[in-house]
Amino acid sequence: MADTERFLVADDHPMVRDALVSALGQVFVGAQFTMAGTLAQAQAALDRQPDTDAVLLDLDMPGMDGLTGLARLRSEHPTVPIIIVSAAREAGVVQRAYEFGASAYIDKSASLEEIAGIVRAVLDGEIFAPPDAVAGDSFAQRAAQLTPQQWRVLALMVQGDQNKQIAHKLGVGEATVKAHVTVILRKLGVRSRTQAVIEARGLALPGPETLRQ
Amino acid sequence: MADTERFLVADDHPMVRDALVSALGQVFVGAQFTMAGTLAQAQAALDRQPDTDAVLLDLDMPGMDGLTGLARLRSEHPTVPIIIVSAAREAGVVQRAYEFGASAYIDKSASLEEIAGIVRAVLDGEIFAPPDAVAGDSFAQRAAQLTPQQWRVLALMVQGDQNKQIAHKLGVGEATVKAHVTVILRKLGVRSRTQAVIEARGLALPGPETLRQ
DNA sequence: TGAGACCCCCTACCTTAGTCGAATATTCAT
DNA sequence: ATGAATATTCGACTAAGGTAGGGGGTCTCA
Repeated sequence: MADTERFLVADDHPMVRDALVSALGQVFVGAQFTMAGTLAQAQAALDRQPDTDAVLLDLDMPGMDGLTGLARLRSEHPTVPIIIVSAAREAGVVQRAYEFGASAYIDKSASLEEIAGIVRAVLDGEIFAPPDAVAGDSFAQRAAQLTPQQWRVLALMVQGDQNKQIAHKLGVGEATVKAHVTVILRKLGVRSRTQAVIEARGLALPGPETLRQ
Repeated sequence: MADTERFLVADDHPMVRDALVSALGQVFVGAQFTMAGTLAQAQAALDRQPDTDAVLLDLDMPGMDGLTGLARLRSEHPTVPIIIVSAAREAGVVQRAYEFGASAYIDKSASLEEIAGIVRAVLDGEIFAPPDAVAGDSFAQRAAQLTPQQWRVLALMVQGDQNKQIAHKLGVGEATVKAHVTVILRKLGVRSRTQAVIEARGLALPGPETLRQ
């Protein structure tokens, strides 16, 4: 199977799809490409051709629901390497993508040469477990250490309530709320209420950015 | 001004950027193109060439924070038409983009011919105010009253910076930042920094849920 | 019965956030 | 150019956020 590679390119943007195909076509001469614009199409394509060599998968595709789609593809076709192509630069997303079994992660801002190189490496079996990746300190992990009461406080913080209002709603003193907030900030590894709220809301919505500094 | 159009193409993906430029280059022969990969670069380019005919702006670019970046560009260069090029399909985003002064909205899945046609229409002044059925006091409407400096402050607030850091980054005193924050809170109709950040981030991520447990 | 974890409450103190009034630039229409 | 309106800036003051340390109550597990 030297020069008959079979790729599945799953991305809902025709521009991106064509660019990826043309880039890979120059490196992998004679390769076969299948297109998919939705998760359903990608699944159907894999069902038809289970011997696909690699999938280039966009995370922001209809039906994906973030990383959920990746997990579903993996569970039904565990042997096919999946290469994530995404615009998200967020470290958490990358890490979780690996946790869900992605073989590589390509930023959309990468050059076409880089992309081809990564794909080649995956086909050669070079990239599997990323160097560090696993078991880092994700926000979700840190947040799991909160006690029930601290979760309630955080939930109200996220709604924009201030300590006095939180104290009233929970039926405790404001000093108590402050104590909880202090612990929450420490457990989350942030330095202000605003940062805690930003990260907590980012948990629900796998949005574009996070940034610390 | 027949054949000397000046475009600013702001997108962090080289692939998309090149595709846009080559598409427009065939229709607008002899046009000048400036590239930008970040919001800061786009702003610098507009500062250098305020007579740019149109900006093609990607919403998912570093430093944009969703629609925040659009609002900042508009507030500093109100006369330059901005054409949004985005992958987001949500209707809410499109509408708010218009509320913030975008001249047109192009989905990335549009064909290159469509794109060129829309750009042509904008240059001809055909597309300006979309059926500006603004009505109710949306957050976007309130936010549009912010001055350029206030936008800069808000953008840093949204990243979790505190007043001291904002002051340093903008090269002003902390007291000044506090004064700006006060005005921002009043214009936005909120009572605390946290609430302002929550609403401003809702601009970027129009997600439905909030995950409570 | 003790050790440990969670929760609640408090005082005292420091840091950050936010308000008010006012002075100095900048913009803009006339 | 000139006066009005607004932006930007700042210092001083008040309010809220956050920390350190202590005390006490409940529950669980060994």
